[in-house]
Amino acid sequence: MTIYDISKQAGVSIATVSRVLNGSENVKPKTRKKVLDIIEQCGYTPNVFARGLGLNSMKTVGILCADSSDIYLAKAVYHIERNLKTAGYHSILNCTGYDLAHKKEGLSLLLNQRVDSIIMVGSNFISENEKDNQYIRDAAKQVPVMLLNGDLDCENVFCTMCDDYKSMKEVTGRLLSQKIHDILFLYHSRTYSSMKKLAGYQAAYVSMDLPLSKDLTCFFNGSHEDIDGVCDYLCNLHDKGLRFRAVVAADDMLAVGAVKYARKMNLRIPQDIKIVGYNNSILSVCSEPKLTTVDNHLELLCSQLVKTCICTLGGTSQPAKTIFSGEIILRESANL
Amino acid sequence: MTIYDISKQAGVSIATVSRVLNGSENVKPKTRKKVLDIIEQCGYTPNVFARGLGLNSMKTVGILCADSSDIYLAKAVYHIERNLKTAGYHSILNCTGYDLAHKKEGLSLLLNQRVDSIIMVGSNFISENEKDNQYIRDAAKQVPVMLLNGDLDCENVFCTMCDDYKSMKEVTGRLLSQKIHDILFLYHSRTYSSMKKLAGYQAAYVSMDLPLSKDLTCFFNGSHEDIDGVCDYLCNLHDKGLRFRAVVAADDMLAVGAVKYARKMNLRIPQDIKIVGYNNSILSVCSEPKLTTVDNHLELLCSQLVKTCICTLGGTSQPAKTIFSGEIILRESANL
DNA sequence: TGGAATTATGTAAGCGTTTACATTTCAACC
DNA sequence: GGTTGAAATGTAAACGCTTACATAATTCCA
Repeated sequence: MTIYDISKQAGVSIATVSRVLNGSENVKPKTRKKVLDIIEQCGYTPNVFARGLGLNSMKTVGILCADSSDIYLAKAVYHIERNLKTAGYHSILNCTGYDLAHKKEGLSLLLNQRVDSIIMVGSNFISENEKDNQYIRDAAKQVPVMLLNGDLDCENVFCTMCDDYKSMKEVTGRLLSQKIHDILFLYHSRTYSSMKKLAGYQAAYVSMDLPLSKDLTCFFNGSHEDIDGVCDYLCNLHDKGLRFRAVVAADDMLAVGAVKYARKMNLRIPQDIKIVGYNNSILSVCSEPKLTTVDNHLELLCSQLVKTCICTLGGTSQPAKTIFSGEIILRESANL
Repeated sequence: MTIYDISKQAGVSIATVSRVLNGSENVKPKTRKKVLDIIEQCGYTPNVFARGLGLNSMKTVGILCADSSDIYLAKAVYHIERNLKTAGYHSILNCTGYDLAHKKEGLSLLLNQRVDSIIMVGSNFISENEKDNQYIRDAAKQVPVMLLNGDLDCENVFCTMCDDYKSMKEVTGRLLSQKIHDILFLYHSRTYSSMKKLAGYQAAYVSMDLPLSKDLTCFFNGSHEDIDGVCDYLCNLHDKGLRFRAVVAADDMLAVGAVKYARKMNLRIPQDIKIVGYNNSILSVCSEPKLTTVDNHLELLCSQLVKTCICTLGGTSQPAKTIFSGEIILRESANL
């Protein structure tokens, strides 16, 4: 069943059928109706491959994501896909894992698939090491690239992010104001986003003229789901003599690890130790006590990102960066 | 840059280039090398649209998922995508939500996209009401359909699932053996999988000749993330006089809700109340106490499902059903 | 060394659209 | 009724591959 069959049955040329299919203006209403009826009646659907070949596009966007099973990234992918679908685009998902080689590989698979645009979900796609961002710049020469929670100055790269620096500075500042000066900053990966959080944490100290201790900036080197590992890690630090009365974590999983640590050490939360998570994921309400955390309005970010993507594809020029503010969600693990 | 450019530069015909590209046997090694060198040198990549048009396939599989932000489904999507990629296939993701109309719509979008196969992730795609499964049967007339945790007898539909009936019967049976006869079964959606779990729960009572109370089969009607809602729901049941010394839940989120309920009611876990989750998600270790739960080897299921998919596409006949057994993970919320 | 069998390569016809350009139709006006 | 310009429709050439079939080159053996 092709456009020829339809054209024959409707007694018109294939061009007219094509015009009807593509909603061209210059078709007599009567003709349009006739064609549409036949199409309906035959259950004809255009061949997307042929259309892709003709238009050099299949209205498809590539979603690159290190690990779509991560709670936060999964939510992002979900919202992005839904927004793209609403705009009439398909989503090709490619989960790369966290190492550079696989990210490059995933990216080139998507580009070979001739997607109209690339969306990189998660700040882990951009690196502190500028050289390691070259692959993004290269991709941007072919298609517009959207970064969720990443920042890169480059033609044809569009960034949508939340101001993690600001949120973390605010959280840390509030704790400092409560005369809690020994705040442990717990992070997990050296992503753009983590680094911004760290910078915010440090800025809070600096702006209050308080000394920063390097020992309190702690990097957990383990899986994204290893709550027990985080707990052990903190116990270990404790054993080595490190003391702290608050933990600000780069994500909720780390914060839950801290909660487990506190329970193990018989510390009362929040009296003896305050714990703040990040992302306002389901973990923050699963936790006991529930986590005070930061919500960065992921759904909003995603809808903005897709809007930018679609407008760019439509030829409307878009701002290179859109920055949203997070919101502190007060729960039981810290009274800020 | 097309196959013509390459053929010209290599001094061969486009057919030969095509053969090299597709790994055909009948190419002289010397010729192959020459072509490959030129391709490499030019950085040529074949146009997938044209290839798709020629082959009527773009090596793409459609993944249909109600909600890929759900912890469990997200993991499934992740593993499926990775396995598909390894097999050389692309994944188009389509998140439909839970109502039938949107599922049908998502499915037809994927079919119009001419995917080679459809994978339905999650038992929510099949319904108790046989009529509502017709759309799957229709799809199966076009492409092979893979069901993860769903069961449907139909030509060209392949099911990969875990034996939830068995696992739930085992869990319930162990509790009954401990003389705990007032076990609340808590579920969340009337999916195939939930119904199997319920059947297993009931079977355990029956096989031990114990009376079943209808009141103890409880349906929570709320969002997939609403832990507090579950807690309230159970408190409400308690207020209405319902008593139970154990909860077996259809997923970990529900179980965490039960944990919250227990804490609110000052019930000790597991002394006063035993709680069993399902899925062995991160929630089960985030919870305090950690959940005893059922692991159904999702990664294995997914890899098997994709294997079945790829083999089917490759023309090798495959078993219509593959059933795995779950594993009970003992943690703190119940000593089984 | 000739010729059959085998292997390698080339030619050209699809695949099903879109769209520039050509042609026809038609309403409006003189 | 003839002219004109706009609107509607048609024709045919891309788009860049794959592949059946035709042809050329090579191998093998009598």
